[in-house]
Amino acid sequence: MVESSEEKKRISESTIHRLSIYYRALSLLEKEKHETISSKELAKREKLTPAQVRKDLSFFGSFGTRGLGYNVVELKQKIAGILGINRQWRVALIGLGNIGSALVSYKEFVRQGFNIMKLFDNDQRKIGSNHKGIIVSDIKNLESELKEANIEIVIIAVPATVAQYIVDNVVEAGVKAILNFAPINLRVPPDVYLRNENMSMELEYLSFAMVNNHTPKRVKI
Amino acid sequence: MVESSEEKKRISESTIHRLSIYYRALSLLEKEKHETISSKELAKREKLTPAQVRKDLSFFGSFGTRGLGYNVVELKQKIAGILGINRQWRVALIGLGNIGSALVSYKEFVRQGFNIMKLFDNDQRKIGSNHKGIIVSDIKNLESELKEANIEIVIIAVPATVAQYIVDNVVEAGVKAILNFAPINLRVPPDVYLRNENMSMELEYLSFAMVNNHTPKRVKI
DNA sequence: GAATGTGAAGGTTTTCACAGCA
DNA sequence: TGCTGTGAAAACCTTCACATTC
Repeated sequence: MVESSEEKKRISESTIHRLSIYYRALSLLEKEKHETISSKELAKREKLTPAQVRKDLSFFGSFGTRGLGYNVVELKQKIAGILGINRQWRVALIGLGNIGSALVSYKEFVRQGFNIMKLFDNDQRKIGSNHKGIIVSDIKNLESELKEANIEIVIIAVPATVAQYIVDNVVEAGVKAILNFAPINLRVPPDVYLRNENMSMELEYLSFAMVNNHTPKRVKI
Repeated sequence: MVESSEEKKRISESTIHRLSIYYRALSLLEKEKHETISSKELAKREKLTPAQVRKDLSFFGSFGTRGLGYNVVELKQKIAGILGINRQWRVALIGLGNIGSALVSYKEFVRQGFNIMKLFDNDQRKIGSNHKGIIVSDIKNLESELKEANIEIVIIAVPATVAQYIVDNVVEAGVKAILNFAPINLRVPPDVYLRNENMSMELEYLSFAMVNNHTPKRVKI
């Protein structure tokens, strides 16, 4: 059987993460009133190589002008389109402990179109209270309220011990994308996207680097 | 000039991150009273491959027993040693906004030996107040107090606009490891380790995955 | 002249597959 | 027999270098 005519290309996680980086850099450049930017300059700003920048972008099209570079506003919009952040996403956050409470007020999310519409907790003192304009819902009503509010992305900020149970319910409600802050490896069906945010990991990397005298990509052992 | 007799091996970032994952898995296994674990089982738990687990560990030594697997407690301790989390680290946190405040109470840090000893802010209402047993210091005294307290790692949780200025001071104080939560690319000298924690990035990945119907490592474009 | 877009080369990381050991 | 440890192969990612375009 022949592959369909739709082009298939492997896009690496690294490329996607760098697109996020380019997007942020371009936002800054826009504020600084730069009209165009070359791959060389952009690379320098973000400690990458010009070839890397051009290659990453080339997976998705030809956005530049030879001899000139990339139009800042235009490229920013193109990347927003690729990343899917040129639209609004309906997000729910579960767990209003330390991390959860901080995330409700995290302006970077809203700025990129990730709008927290629903909050859930199991603590009676929190349920019904108003957090940044959102009334906290009882976790007992999770499934029905997620469906009702058409939530597309769920952020998990509950203790590791209950995270799997909560996630099972979230999946049951038909949500296809989960960002997990609990330090545990969650099981989800193959059609659900799951990403983990592990804040200790980067500290452990620093610790490793210091103990081992790590020079990037090379270590004495 | 001949390379010194000390073995040099390239250890990838991915390997180090996976060591963090193994460590967490082993902590859980220890609680569950498992005495030994095979690379196969460990890989299955963390959605990796057995060969990957064995290769990662092999960079640092031979910790297993053929036919049997790895001793859970022993391997956990070995990895702690490799990552440098078999000791206590003296950490300072700068910026007591939403994120900073959440991190002060983040138990996962303490559990791994990252002890927040100092807090800094520029808000007069916060300076002098008590956060989880720590008196908040004035950012004005940053350099002297970092030195005085022998801080080894600094966590930056200030707005992006002032982050570079703060980091320059942190570097000046002789700190060699920085974990940055501000969404900006910071400049540090080559002998200072800097890691970034960008919480929007994973949401952007989810967004990308949904918009592009991304199947791991392969995307239709 | 300046900078993109891109095959090809070069490196790095992962997986394979099997010898070797408990 | 069961599972580790590891060279070798395969897959993947980054960099090079240059033809191409403005």
